[in-house]
Amino acid sequence: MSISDEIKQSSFKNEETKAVINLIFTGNFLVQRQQAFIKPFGITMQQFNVLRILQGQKGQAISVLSITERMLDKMSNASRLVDKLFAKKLVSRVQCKKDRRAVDVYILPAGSALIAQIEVHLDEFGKQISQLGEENLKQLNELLDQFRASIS
Amino acid sequence: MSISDEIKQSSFKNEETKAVINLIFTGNFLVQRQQAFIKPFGITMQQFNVLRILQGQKGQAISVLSITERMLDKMSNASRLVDKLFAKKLVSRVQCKKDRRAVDVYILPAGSALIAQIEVHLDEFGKQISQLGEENLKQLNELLDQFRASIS
DNA sequence: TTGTAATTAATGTATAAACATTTAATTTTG
DNA sequence: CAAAATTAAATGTTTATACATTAATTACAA
Repeated sequence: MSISDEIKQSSFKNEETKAVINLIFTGNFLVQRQQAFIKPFGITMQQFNVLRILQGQKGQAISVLSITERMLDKMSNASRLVDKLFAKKLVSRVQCKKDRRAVDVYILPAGSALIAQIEVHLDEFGKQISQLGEENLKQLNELLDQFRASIS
Repeated sequence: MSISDEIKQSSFKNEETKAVINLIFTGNFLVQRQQAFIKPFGITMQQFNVLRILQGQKGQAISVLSITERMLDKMSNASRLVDKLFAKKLVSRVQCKKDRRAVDVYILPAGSALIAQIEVHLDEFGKQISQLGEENLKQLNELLDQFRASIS
């Protein structure tokens, strides 16, 4: 389904406007799909992303600020997200010894287990996308990077 | 800046995962940029989108449900968004005579004026993107449509 | 027709986001 | 060194979002 049909808009002012709308729409679409996958596991998309970031640290600690830098949505509050994960006993949190302002966050085994469980499901999701073909995907990734570069 | 650098993630599991993350990140990026543009005018991104939809009707009425169908984020509550725009006297709202369940929404001159004002600014935004070139943008739009199609 | 289902919009409500402010610790500067 | 500036995280608060439910109207089927 083309973006025109998706939002029932027959024409766009120009190709740039169409691309902007198409990108926002596709991003929303993906967020919603992933949320539907993740929700049954009792965490939100954002919490899952934080968990993934921690998982990527392979046991090493990472500060709340570093988490923010790695997040897809920089505006959301990493401190509160960590708080939610802490309440669910998926991460642990200790004051950093080198810099007592900072807080070291670790993923707990329960968190790793949850990630693993969710990623099996997300892989199914990924397999659908791979129908698009490696070359197309690479091209898409390149265009997206160029696209942002043309703006920043 | 590549997506790897943006979120400080050196490698991705595969090209599909990278594309998904890149798309969500780019969508967020655009929403935030546009929000920064629009906010000084006293409305939110979502409210602006509803106004644009109404503007696209060229004076004709449109129901709340039809607005929802045309929105980028179907999950948000068109009824409440219309309410906000109504409070700002940018739209008017009357019960539909043919179907008294439905509500006809129109854009008011003040709403059209606001849209026009904002779009001048957004055009500047578009011009930056157009550096990417017509062909690249078309290719991007096509890939996005194919991408969603591979999932739905 | 008449009761049942479906549709349209509004509302209720719990949670999350956005953004500013605060608190504590560290760094810099005079 | 002490005061000012900066940084890291947490918190306060207003508004928005997600989702369920409700209320009113219309469509449909027995």
